[in-house]
Amino acid sequence: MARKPAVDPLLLGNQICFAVYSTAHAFTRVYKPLLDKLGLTYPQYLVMMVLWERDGVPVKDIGEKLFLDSGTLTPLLKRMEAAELIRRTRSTEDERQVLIALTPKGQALREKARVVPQGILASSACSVGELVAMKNELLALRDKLNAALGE
Amino acid sequence: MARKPAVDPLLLGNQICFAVYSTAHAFTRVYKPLLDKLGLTYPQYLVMMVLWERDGVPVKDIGEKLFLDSGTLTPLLKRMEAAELIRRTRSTEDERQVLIALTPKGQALREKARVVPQGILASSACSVGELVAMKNELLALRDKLNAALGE
DNA sequence: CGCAATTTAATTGTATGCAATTGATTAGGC
DNA sequence: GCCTAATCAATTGCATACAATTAAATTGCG
Repeated sequence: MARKPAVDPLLLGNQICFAVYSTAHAFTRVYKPLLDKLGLTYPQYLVMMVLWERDGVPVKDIGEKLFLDSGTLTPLLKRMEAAELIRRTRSTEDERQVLIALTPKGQALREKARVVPQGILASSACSVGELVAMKNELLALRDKLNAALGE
Repeated sequence: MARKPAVDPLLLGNQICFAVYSTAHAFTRVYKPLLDKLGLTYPQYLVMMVLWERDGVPVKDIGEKLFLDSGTLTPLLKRMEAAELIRRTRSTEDERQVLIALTPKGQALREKARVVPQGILASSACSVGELVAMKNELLALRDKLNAALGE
């Protein structure tokens, strides 16, 4: 009885992680020309989406939503403040917190950003249904990976 | 007739790219303790996998397989050379190329690396079949995104 | 109340990533 | 064969990421 040859798990082409990793980079490259028009990097765009959804939140909340820590966010937010997209102010209620709020310029950028998702969808050459299904599978995987970290 | 409310494409939770992006980071965190034992970072582990599959390749080939350019690879490979995992030598046939070859230490590391994929599989809490299916969908998406860049 | 433990940002140091440029080498057209 | 164009790695500059530490503020427990 011939057995199927075992697939070498150390081959690059067999690794789910590399598939995720290289797809993330491909997305970054596709986003770049679209975000250049807005003057944003991709992580900055993520911060803007958090703020467009809910304005005036502490750094910690942004970090939890994006899975980033203050070591990444502090300098990133300072650059966004220098670009006059956001304001950083110490909370008066809890002076440990720094609240991030959109400037009028930051709010206005939302309108210019509306075309971005369409551009991405076009480049993906996928149906919305396929993308939604893949997105949900990925989020489930991500949450299982993060859950495994806490053990 | 009530219409289904349009899903806002600017919401973080609706974006396939953020799902990919945050899953990539989750993988990095899961890999970290496993790769620390090998003295590798995740990108360095990717380079090792390329070399374990085919030794003595030019920097360009590694870059094409990993979608990384010399700006990333040159310093990364220098660190790996300092760690005595690889050697960097100018090709005599084409002196523009630098060939990357494993040292005995780099070759030996492959044995220690065999346990890594199992650890990842365990943390993913998924079946191999699910992961393979997701991997193939991601690679197809990645290739379509990269194809869209060339237009 | 008093003080130790916790929380929150900021800081420091190391390692990617990538755009743009440079320098050396090779290939190709005529 | 010559000279321009293309190729390849290295370099420079900027922007993430993250571990580890620090500093300030708050919580909570006795």
